[in-house]
Amino acid sequence: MHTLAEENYLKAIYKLAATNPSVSTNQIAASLDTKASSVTDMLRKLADKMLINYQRYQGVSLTQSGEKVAINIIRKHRLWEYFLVEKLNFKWDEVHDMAEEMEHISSNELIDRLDEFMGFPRRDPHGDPIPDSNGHFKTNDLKPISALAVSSAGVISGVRDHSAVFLQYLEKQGLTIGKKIAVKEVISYDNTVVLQMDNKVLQISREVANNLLIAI
Amino acid sequence: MHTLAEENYLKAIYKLAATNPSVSTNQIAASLDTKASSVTDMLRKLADKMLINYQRYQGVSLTQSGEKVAINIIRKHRLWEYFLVEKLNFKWDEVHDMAEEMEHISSNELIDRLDEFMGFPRRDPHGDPIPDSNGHFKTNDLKPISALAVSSAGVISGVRDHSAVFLQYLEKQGLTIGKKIAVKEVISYDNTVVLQMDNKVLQISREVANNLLIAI
DNA sequence: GTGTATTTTTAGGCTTGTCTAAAAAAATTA
DNA sequence: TAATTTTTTTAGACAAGCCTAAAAATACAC
Ligand SMILES: [Mn+2]
Ligand SMILES: [Mn+2]
Ligand SMILES: [Mn+2]
Ligand SMILES: [Mn+2]
Repeated sequence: MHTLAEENYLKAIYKLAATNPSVSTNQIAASLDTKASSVTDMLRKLADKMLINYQRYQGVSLTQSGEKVAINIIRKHRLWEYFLVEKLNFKWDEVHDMAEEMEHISSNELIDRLDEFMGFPRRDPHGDPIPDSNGHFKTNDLKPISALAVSSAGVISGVRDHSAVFLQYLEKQGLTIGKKIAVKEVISYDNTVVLQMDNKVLQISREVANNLLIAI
Repeated sequence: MHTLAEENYLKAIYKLAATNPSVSTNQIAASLDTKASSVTDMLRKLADKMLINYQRYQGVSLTQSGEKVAINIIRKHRLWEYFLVEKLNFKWDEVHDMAEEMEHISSNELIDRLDEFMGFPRRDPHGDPIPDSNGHFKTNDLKPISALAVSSAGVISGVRDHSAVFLQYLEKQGLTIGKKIAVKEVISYDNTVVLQMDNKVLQISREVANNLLIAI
C-alpha cells in the first residue's frame, strides 16, 4: 500500500501534530534524523497522494486519509510491543527498535488476529493507548509528576521519554507502570521531587518528574 | 545487515541450488519474477560482498557465508508460518505472503525467543524442516506419492507445490500433514493414483501425486 | 521599514533496484 | 564447422530516497 518511508513520515507528522497544530519541515527532519531537503521531497510526494495538506513554506497537517494510515501504524507498533513484552518476555526498554520494523508488516488481518490472540490489550508496555481496529482510542489524559501538588497521590501510567536509558533508570528505581506513588515534598532549591512509594521514600529530579506520567 | 532484495535473492539461489548444482541467471529471474538483466546486476553486488561464487556466464553458487544468510531467512520464514497457523489460527494456504515479509525482521534474538515461545517446532505447517538457531536441520528425505509401489503405505509429510490452490485442494480432500495413506492401485491409462485413507478411497491425478510427499 | 538570521525549497548528484533494447557469449542444430 | 537460437551481459534510463550547496522565502531585530 504505502512505502516504509511514507509510513514513517506519516507517523512522525501525526505525533508532532499532537503538540503543534501545523508541523514544520525542520521538526519532521529532527524527529526522523534526516535533512530538511529530504523532508521537502517527501512532503511533495505525500501531498500528491492526498495524505497531507501542504503548501510550500506553510507547514503541514495530515488529511483524514493520512491520519488513518498513521493511526494504523501506531496500532501495529504498540500491539507488537505488547506481544514482545507479554509473550516473548522482552523488557520494556528493548522493544522499540523491533516494533519499528514490525509496524510495517502490511496485513491488517494479521494484526487483528494478533490483537485477539492477546485479548485486546488497551495499553502498550509504556502505558500508551492501543487504537482498536477502527482506529479509535482514548487519548491519554495523564499529568507529569511535576504537575502534582504536594501530598497528592496517583498511579504511574505512562512515560513521555521512551529512550532505553530513561526506561532502564525507572525500572531500576522500581518506578514502573501501575505503581502507586504520592508526592511528599518538592525541594524548592532545584525542584527535586520526594516520593513515597510502597514503604520507600525516593527522590527524583525535575527532569524525571517531567517525563513520568500519572493518572489521578 | 543485508537489504530485503539481497535476502530474497540469496533465499531463491539456495532453493534452486537444491536441485541444480550451479544456478543460472534465468532460473533466478523466473523464481523471483524479475528480468535477467536485473539478476545480473544483483549477482555482481552479491559477489562483491562474497555471498556468492560468480563468474560471468558461469552460473552461481552460494558461499558459506551466503548460505548462512539464506538458511537464517528460511528459519525465520518457517517459524513465522508456524506462529501464524498455530497461534493466530490462519490456514496453511494463507500464510506464505505474510511470512515473506516477516522473514526480513532483522532481530535474531526475537526469532530465537519466538522459537522458544512455540516450543522449538521442527516442521512448518507445510512439513518443511525448521533450521535451529545454528542453522542445522535434517533434510527432508521424503518421496512423492507417485514414487510409491502399489500396496505400500506412508504418512503425508510435505508438499512440493506451496501454492494456495494446491493447498486448498488438499485440505478439501482431507489430504493433510500427518494423515496415513496407502496406494491401492495405479491406473495405467493416465497414472491416476487410487488411495486408501481412513475408511475412504480416493483418486488423485499424477500431477497431485508428484507434489504430495510421503514419509515411509 | 530595512537588514539580518533562520527556515524552507530548489538544483544537482548519488545509491539501490528495477526496466528495455542491444551486444556478446554460449549452446544447439544442421 | 558454420549458422542459428538461446542465454547472459552491457548500456542507458528511471523512480525512490537520501545527500550537499545554493537560492528563495519568511521571521526577527533594531
Ligand atoms: Mn518504522
Ligand atoms: Mn510504546
Ligand atoms: Mn521475502
Ligand atoms: Mn512453508
